[in-house]
Amino acid sequence: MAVEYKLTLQLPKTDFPMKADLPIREPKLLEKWKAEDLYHQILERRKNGKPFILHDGPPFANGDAHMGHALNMTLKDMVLKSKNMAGYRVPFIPGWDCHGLPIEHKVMKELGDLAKDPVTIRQNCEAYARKYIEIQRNQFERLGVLGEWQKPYLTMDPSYEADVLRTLATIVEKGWIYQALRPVYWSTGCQTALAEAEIEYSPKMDLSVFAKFSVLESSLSKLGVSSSVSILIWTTTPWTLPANLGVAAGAGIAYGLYQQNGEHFLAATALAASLPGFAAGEPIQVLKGIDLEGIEYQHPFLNRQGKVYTADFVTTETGTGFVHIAPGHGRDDYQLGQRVGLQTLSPVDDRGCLTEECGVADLVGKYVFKANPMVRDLLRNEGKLWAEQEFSHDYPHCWRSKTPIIFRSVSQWFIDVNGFRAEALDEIKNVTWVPTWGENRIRGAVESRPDWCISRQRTWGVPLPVFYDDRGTAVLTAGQVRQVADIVEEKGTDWWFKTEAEEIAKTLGLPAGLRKGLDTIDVWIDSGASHAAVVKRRLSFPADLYLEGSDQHRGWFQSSLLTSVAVWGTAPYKQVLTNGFVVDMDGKKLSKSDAYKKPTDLLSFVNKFGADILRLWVSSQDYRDDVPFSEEIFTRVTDSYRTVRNTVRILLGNLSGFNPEKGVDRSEWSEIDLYVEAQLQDLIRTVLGAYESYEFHAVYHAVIRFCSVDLSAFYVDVLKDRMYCDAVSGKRRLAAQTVMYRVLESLVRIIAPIMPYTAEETWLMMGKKESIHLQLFPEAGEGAAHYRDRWDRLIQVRSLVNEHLEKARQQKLIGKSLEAQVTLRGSTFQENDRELLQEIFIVSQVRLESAPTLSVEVSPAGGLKCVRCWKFGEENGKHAEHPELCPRCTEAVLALNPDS
RNA sequence: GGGCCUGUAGCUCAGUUGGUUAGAGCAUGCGCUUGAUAAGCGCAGGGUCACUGGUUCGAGCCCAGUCAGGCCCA
Repeated sequence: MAVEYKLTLQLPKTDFPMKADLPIREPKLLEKWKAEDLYHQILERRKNGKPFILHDGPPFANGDAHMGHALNMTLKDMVLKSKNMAGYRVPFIPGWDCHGLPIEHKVMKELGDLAKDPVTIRQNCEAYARKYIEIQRNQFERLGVLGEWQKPYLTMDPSYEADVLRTLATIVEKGWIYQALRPVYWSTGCQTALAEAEIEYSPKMDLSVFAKFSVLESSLSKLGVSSSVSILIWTTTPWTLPANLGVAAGAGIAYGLYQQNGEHFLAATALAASLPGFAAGEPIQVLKGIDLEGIEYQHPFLNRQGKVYTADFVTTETGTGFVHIAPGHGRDDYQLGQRVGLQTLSPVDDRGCLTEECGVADLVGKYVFKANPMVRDLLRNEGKLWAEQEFSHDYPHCWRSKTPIIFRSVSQWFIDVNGFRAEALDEIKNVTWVPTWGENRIRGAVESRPDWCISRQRTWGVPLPVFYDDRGTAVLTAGQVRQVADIVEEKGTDWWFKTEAEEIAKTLGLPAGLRKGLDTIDVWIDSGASHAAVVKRRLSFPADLYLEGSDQHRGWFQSSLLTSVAVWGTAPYKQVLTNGFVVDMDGKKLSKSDAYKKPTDLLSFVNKFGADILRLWVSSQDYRDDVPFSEEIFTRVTDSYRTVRNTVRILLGNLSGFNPEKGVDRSEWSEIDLYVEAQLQDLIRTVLGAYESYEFHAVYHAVIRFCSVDLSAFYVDVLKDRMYCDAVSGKRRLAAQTVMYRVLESLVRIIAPIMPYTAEETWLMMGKKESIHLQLFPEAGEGAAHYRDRWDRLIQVRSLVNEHLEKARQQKLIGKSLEAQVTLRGSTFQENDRELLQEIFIVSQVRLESAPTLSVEVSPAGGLKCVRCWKFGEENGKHAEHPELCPRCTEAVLALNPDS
């Protein structure tokens, strides 16, 4: 009998599967979106909307997308999708950074000795970049990111390169470009400058010397001695001594004046005793480095005088406490030289051989490492050699030719940042930085940055279109750069590399006999100029938002700001949002983590969990800080996903057979319906606000809480009786369906930016014809504030009743709550609240009694159990034909079979 | 070494201008249900608010220092 009655129930029914199978289901939806060209459909739908421009920072076209990319790209897409649903027109043009050393490096390794011709190298680099663009494009699309994937911007597109050159032209025009000598790592084997990434350290034997620099007589008085004194210096690169232009001492370091074998010499007190051949004992006098400043000395073998300067890079770890300064051959040396106005002397040619400028005829043409013993001999002959030592150290070598590298000055091009630094700092104030400390960060970077070295002795990049005459004088004008830009726009930058200098010069109307420069432009100019090549050309300037990792304050945010201020006089963005880095559970970066030795690539996680899980993970985190990543966190997120999915599923199940057009008017809703609908409005308000301020984790928490607390544990649970047992088209049941439909419609829209696939799956399951992503967010109506007092009391008393039901359950007095009768004493509720209370307690009977204090009593429900709805009641079983049913179920069953 | 930032239950997050016994969801444990069932419901346990010191009648919140971690420099 009971089995038959079960068939008269309206149990939830849906084809929406409990098991998500995201790795299988998502690709099918993605195919559908692509086939429908959903992205352009959305743009068309929003064509009258206010534009919102999120400008994509180009990732480097190298390697697979990893969790860091996943974090950033997902955040971008959540911004895009939420802005779209808020009614904005949101074009998105993804981009890639294509030029640069890492790719050139990889290609050179693959090519080996074939890597001679620039054009060959460049073609291989391009192929390499295109390969990874294709890979990353598929990986990003798989995340559910919608955008102009078929027409992304590539920094190697000729049109892009042309705009990089035009940006440069404007800076040339404003006079903010200059050329200067600066020391760089130089491979004598490859005859090229190297970047740090191209250097390998390996052990090398070298000759080090201790040399005596005689203090000039004019300076002796400073030391308070009359006889001759030498400053002792130690160097591991004797060949740089011909380029010596000064000596550095540490301002706070103590130096002793010692006497040995009738000679006076100066050395740091902390090091003197460890000097080879030291036998002087205690110093005659001790001076601070600061007191030695300005002392002049005679170069040991050249007719040249130098001075002592103080510098903070001097230490007393090794040597003598004095550092010989050759501004053309060391970074510290160069900076000191710049500070005190020394020449950048670098008497070494491309092959690493000393030039005439070195001032010693015998050394000219000698390879620097061969010159070391010769310099030692020179010192000895001049009586300036204190000691020599063979020693082994880790020394930088060229990754390719394996020859030891040297520091050598070559001519480089710089942007004079001081020309517009103040303007840039002003513009920083006009930008909204999220989090706010980003402003300090970039201000610090812009304030402290030296002039921008934009030339690279590389091949894979945009050429610096400069010419040199036979005296080495540079020819670089804005007009010439613009002409090159126009040609490059048509022919690409290979043109510069494969065309003879003479022909280019002729084309540009320059005189004959010029040599073309072979430097490329720093890739930070490439990507930094995207405001010109992309935002201005294809979007709308300035962009509303840039969103990248916090390392970009010194990187792309800065290069974009500087080039934009230099060219347009304004910042390229209105707002800048940053995300932290992906770290492991202990807060350590993944590369240092024990748990994640290997890079965690995006696709393996998407294929294992699904894009929506990955995205839900992103949304669950406060990305402004570092974002922890672990299996456990993913498991937790998967649990949350199930909460949402099952909630959606039960709503769909309860809506089986519901026609939304035949919903019930609000005036007929029950108090519970009204309350839940009002809770929904509160949720919508909270969520829209959170999206507005990009606080996706607030959306996540609000949605999960709503699903599990308001819907699953309350509304859906309480309404089971109504949904399953009431007559199919009873008013109460239809009212509930009306509310559930509205809740679901809103809920799906709200989660769509975070879980685009699951939202779409649900939306289509609701019978909707067009994509969820074409929809707008729901508008927040009146919330639950006006129910607040009453419902606070209802929820509170429900919780109290649950405690007592649990106690009764532990005492085996009842099993499920419908087996109970609840007596509520001393509450403020009235007789006409009884039915509501019984419903929300999910019990069979509620009795209200007055009493001075609030108390709850639970007892087994009285009367017969209705076999259909399982509720107990004294009125049950009164109907002759249905002696096991309650009156309500009798009515419901009779309504099904009017004939019987 | 310097600049910027972070540290609240196992996990993810709340925590108003300092003000009762620091909250939520998930996870865990125990029970119920078997009409959301590879589901659902209830109850319970769980925190030295990184640490130390200070200001205050009162500090998770303000100040100083320490430790741990991150990004960027050197």
